[in-house]
Amino acid sequence: MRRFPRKKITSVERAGKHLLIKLEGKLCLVIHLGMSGKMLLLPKSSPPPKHTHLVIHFKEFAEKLCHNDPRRFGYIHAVTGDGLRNLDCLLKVGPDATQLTKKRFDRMVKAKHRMIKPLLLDQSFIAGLGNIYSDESLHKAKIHPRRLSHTLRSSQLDSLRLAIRTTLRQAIVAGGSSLNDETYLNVDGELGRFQLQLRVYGREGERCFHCGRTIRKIIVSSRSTYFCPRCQPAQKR
DNA sequence: CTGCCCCCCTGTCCGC
DNA sequence: TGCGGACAGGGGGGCA
Repeated sequence: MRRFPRKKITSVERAGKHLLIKLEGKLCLVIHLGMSGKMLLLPKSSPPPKHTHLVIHFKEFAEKLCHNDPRRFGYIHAVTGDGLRNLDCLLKVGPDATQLTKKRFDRMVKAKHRMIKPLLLDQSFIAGLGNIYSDESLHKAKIHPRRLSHTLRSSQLDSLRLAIRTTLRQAIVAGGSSLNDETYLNVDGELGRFQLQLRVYGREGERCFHCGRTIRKIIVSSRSTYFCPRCQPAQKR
């Protein structure tokens, strides 16, 4: 990793699942946390934890910011000048999941002939949704994860769009989802609380809070997928 | 275009 | 107590 000494951070932004730390002089760090990545503020004096790949030192704070990622599925790009606008991983970022308009979402989804869950996970289609929040959104909207996108009615698409927005908003308020292995921690090293509100994700064999039916787990496009067979029935054919 | 399979990597958990 | 296998919040690539 190159060194960018004595640069002031001018802004911190987000593009889908990418974190953008912009520095003076058209420098930018583009960070993706992958599955196990964390950004942790730690005391200057403490040794960086195992699997720390980048440390940002601050002149005026008592902490340093450590990027930690045991599985190394994440990455960091350091770009200069026009590099940011040409960065391949950013060019592929679709419209943000929290900013979807009814008109556009309808048009986008109906134009595809794909199962809805993998479509929601496709970051070039919609940016920001991962496995947990896709399942939660589909349950909230009462849509089966294998439902084909072009067969969804407009009313269902509106339910889904709002379910996505609500799910993400609630998850953010709750500080994110820290599952059993506590891989997710916020920048202060604290656990999230949204795992306590999950309605389907990770609840195989437990009862649906809405109808009481047993939550099932299936594999959809090689991702674990949780849903309620009664609330989210498969499409009749 | 879409789905399916494999890969990347480390840590944890479960059954034997 | 050890050991092998399955699995995990993501994403990319090859192939049918």
